[in-house]
Amino acid sequence: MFQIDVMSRTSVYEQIVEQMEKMVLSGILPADAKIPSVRSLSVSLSINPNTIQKAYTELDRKGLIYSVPGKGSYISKDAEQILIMEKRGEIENLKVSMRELAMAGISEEEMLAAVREIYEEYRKKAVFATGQEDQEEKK
Amino acid sequence: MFQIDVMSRTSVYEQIVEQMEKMVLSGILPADAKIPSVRSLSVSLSINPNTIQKAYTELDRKGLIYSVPGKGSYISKDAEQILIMEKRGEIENLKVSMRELAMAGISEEEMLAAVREIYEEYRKKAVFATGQEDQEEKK
Amino acid sequence: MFQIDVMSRTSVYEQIVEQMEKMVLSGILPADAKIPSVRSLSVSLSINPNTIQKAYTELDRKGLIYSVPGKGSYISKDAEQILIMEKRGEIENLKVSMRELAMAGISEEEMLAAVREIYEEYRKKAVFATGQEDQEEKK
Amino acid sequence: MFQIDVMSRTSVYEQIVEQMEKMVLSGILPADAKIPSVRSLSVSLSINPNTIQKAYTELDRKGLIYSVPGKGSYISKDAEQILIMEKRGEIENLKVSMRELAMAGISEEEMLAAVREIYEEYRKKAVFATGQEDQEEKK
DNA sequence: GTGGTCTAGACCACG
DNA sequence: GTGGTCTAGACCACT
Repeated sequence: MFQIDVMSRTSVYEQIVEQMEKMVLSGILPADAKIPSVRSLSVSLSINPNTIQKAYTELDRKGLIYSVPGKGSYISKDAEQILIMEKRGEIENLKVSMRELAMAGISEEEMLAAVREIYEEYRKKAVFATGQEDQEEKK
Repeated sequence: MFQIDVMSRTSVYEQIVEQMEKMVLSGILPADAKIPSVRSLSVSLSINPNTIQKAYTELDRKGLIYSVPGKGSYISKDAEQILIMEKRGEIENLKVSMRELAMAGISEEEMLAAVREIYEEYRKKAVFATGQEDQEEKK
Repeated sequence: MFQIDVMSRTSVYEQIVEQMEKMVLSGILPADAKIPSVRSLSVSLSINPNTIQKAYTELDRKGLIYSVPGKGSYISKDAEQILIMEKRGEIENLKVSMRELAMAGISEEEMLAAVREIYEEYRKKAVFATGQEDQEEKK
Repeated sequence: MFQIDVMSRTSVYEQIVEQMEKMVLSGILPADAKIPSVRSLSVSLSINPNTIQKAYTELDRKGLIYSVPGKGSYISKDAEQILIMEKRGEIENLKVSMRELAMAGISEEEMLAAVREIYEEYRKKAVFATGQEDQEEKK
């Protein structure tokens, strides 16, 4: 479920946070879905429970999950919406990166091609998600 | 010359490296240009000399500057080319970011508009740089 | 009858205790009133019987309810008096909170207005309770 | 400097956070004041460094302090303002407590007297703070 | 020396 | 079993 690289420059707990966020955005983890317990994830990833706890605390703080002591942790109702808002604000970061690449001589055509490639690739994946959207309608 | 933010999450020495790289790419620092000595930069930024030294060591390691003992440090001949190659490799990072934004519902039109905006803005600035280098004509 | 929020930071059994206490103070549950059995409350709130039991044990310990084996649980005679005493002791806690707000620049006028607002609002509600008890006249 | 009660129901790291907040609101810790290092506070309070770290992380997250790795931690510029806003929002919590006390038979006169007592006591303390406000003017 | 992260092992209250 | 907190001890990058 999670792919952790302990040698990465980004810390382990951040990797967990990021991957959980991706699962929410991709629809793998819908609202109120139960996520693995701190202990179970700890053993399955061979990572100390405290590190998992730190990741979950961060996710809770951001309002993406809610943890019920004695019961477990769950995806919050507006987790997806929060992430969408957050990502929308990150367009500015993207622009900063693009400016640097422009300065390094990457042409506009090259950049536009990259964008189109991404969305082409994304549209193909979206076909699989269609079935999930039907599940949404049932609720 | 340098703008250092000690409260930033990126370390001070990395900020120096990044800003030096930007000056090279933007043509402010051409090949063989003399850069400030460790000592003078240390006092003008009120930053520990060890931190400046670490930045210069990193720049040297990447082949962007060379030091002449007793004289000072200078931008190396291939500095610009090295950075261009490095940035070219960073297109992949950009794509990763774009995929995340696509997943968060940012439309292709919005993304393409952002790219065009960057280059429009860049072309205006490039007018000033024309005298220094003909990078713009190569495209 | 009870409103339980599993996402709340206060534990489920504490929420039950608090709401039961409020019902006693507001006169909804007078002395010797029968309260729901552990089992029935468990199913109606879909909460683990152990949790309900814990709440009832706590209420019993404080002398607010008494249980007749084989019959059920009832509000004790001194329940209201016990709670009044307990709340009276909590004035000190309130003062601590008020000191913090004073330190944060909340003016005396603002605070006095809040108090008056509370009692104004309370007097209106008290009209409905008049038939049940003459608590209001005692003041 | 800090008074920690390990037997308290509120966790150690929260006690540190709360007391730090009080010191900011009372003017003991002005903007940019250096606060004790994680390690030094750890030894002076005989509390594990991780616990102190957790408190500092929380304070950083709230924007009350900023931590510079390798240098130390400092009170942020708008720490006081953030706390004032936070406390202002807590008036509602106070009202909830007051409603409970009203329900328990605490009279309006008693409550108003408590408020006046708090502010009387607060005005006396304010005399000492006057000298500190003069220091503010120098900046 | 400083903040930040991680592991290992333990305890608690809660369900 | 669950989440939450704490201790003890360690490593890392940075100043």
